[in-house]
Amino acid sequence: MEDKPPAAIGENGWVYMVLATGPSGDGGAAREPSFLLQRADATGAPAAPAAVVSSADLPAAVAALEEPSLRWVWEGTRRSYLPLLRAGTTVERCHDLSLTRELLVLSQYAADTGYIRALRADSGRRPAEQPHRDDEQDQFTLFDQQPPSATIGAVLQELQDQLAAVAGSPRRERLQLLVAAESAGALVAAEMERAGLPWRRDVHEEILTRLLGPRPRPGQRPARLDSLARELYRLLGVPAFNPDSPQELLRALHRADIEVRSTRSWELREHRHPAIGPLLEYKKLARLASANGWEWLESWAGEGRFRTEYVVGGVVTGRWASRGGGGLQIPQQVRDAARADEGHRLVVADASQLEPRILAALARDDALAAAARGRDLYQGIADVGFGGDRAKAKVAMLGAMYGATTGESGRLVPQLARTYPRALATVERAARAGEAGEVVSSHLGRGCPEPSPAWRRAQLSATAEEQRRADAAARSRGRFTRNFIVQSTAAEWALCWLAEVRRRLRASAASGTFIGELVFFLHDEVVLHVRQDQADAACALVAEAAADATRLMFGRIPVEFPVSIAAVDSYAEAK
DNA sequence: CGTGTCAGCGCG
DNA sequence: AAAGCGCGCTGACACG
Repeated sequence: MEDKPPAAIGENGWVYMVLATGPSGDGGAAREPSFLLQRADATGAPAAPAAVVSSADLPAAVAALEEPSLRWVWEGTRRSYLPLLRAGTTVERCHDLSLTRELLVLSQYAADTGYIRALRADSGRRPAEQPHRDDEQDQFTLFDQQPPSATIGAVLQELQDQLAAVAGSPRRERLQLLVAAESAGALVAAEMERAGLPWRRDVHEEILTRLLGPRPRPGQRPARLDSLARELYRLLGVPAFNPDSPQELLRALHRADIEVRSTRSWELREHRHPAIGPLLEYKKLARLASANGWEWLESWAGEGRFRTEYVVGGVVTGRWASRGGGGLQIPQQVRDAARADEGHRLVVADASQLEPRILAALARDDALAAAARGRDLYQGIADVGFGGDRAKAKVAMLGAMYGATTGESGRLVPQLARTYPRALATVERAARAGEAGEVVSSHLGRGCPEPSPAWRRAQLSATAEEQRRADAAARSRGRFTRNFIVQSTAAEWALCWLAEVRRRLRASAASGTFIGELVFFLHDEVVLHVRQDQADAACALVAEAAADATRLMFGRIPVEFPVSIAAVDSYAEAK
């Protein structure tokens, strides 16, 4: 069944080059740190004497050793690779020890080795997260990212242990691909952080001024918000209050006989009162001013590029998180400020309805695959079972993947189950497993976390009230695991896509045609900044990479994963 | 004074 | 139209 061609980013036969901190570390010495470069074979066994290189010489040494069949091995990609990038050195592939460790500790596909058992025993005792160090360090200390005690021997040993845990896996191909894709993603993340999303300060400022008025003095409310606030006082018939305070706002609404339980926009929208319109506008604009206003612009995008730190594997499902600037939450309101440079274009591509297509592939649901054959999966579903009502079909599908139980969404799910029993059975099975305290897995073997000891204890509780709460917690975990199998596999598809886009961009550059670079990634969407005369080539490349991702993940299956691709000047023009 | 939590809302 | 998954960030607010 799995007659896949060799997995381009997950295949065998690599040699490794370990980059570790050198022997200088005697603790706080003022000496320039040095580094060890140790070649190792496909099992991680050392294959040559280690070379010692100074920090200043490292980028050149890495560039000189780089070759197509080599994976660079380091503890953390961002810390090791960003300084190399700043020096103009890139590498084709790597093996990120830290990311691989996090994958293996939760993966049901990892071989049952001593290393894996020790990791799991340790993760029970380990505090959840090491505190994040703000890096205002210089280049030298940025290189110095290994744990102080990690000798080259220990790093080599862990590499061997990780490779053995993958090689001995009952699903070796899948796990290999997952490990390779995760590390490839880490390279992309560092490169995108360095590149940044092209950002026009003047365009952003024009948007802010148009919507909010001129930039206010620090601590002052923008003019437009100020006038909306005064209008609210008048319409609600209450003296001045702070609309930014949920408590004060709630009290003001109640005094005007608007009986809301919260100040959420969706609840406000259900009421008819002259103040509701201006209040919703106030909330929208206040959000813009605080989250993506002038201060945000100066802090994160002032120099012509928006830069955020991507946290690879930062979400349990394998999605990326971000740190700084709300990197993955750029609102539509300001996306027009993301503009291609002169002589360039942005190529914006997103995978259409990725998650339901992933579900079709996971469940081998031929009926759902058939509905997915067209460009618009939801319309395909609607035409079969929902009288052509696309909105209903979409709500039903999302409800099935999220575990909706009430409302219209919950009501429509059974209708979906009649047409796509295999797909629904797949998410139901994941939900039941989660409720029972079991773990579930993505297609390539990313495991979801175990329930906490407190969760397990609560399931055995005695009193009726405790039992009720435990049942609610069980259902909550069921919704999590139900969604996990879909979201995590979708994240894997996107990671393979991203890695293939990068591989093709590099191959093209190596053969003399520089097309452009990846500059942004958002779960199921990529943005490239490309030379204007290469825009068509870039679009084709992105489409081919999507086909590669599907083949890498699932081999030959009847499910299509179309991507919509546009070459534009402004990010706002796309979709 | 700083730190942690909550409400709310942005993104997928 | 509804409130089901995953995140990060802000201002308000409570607390030490």
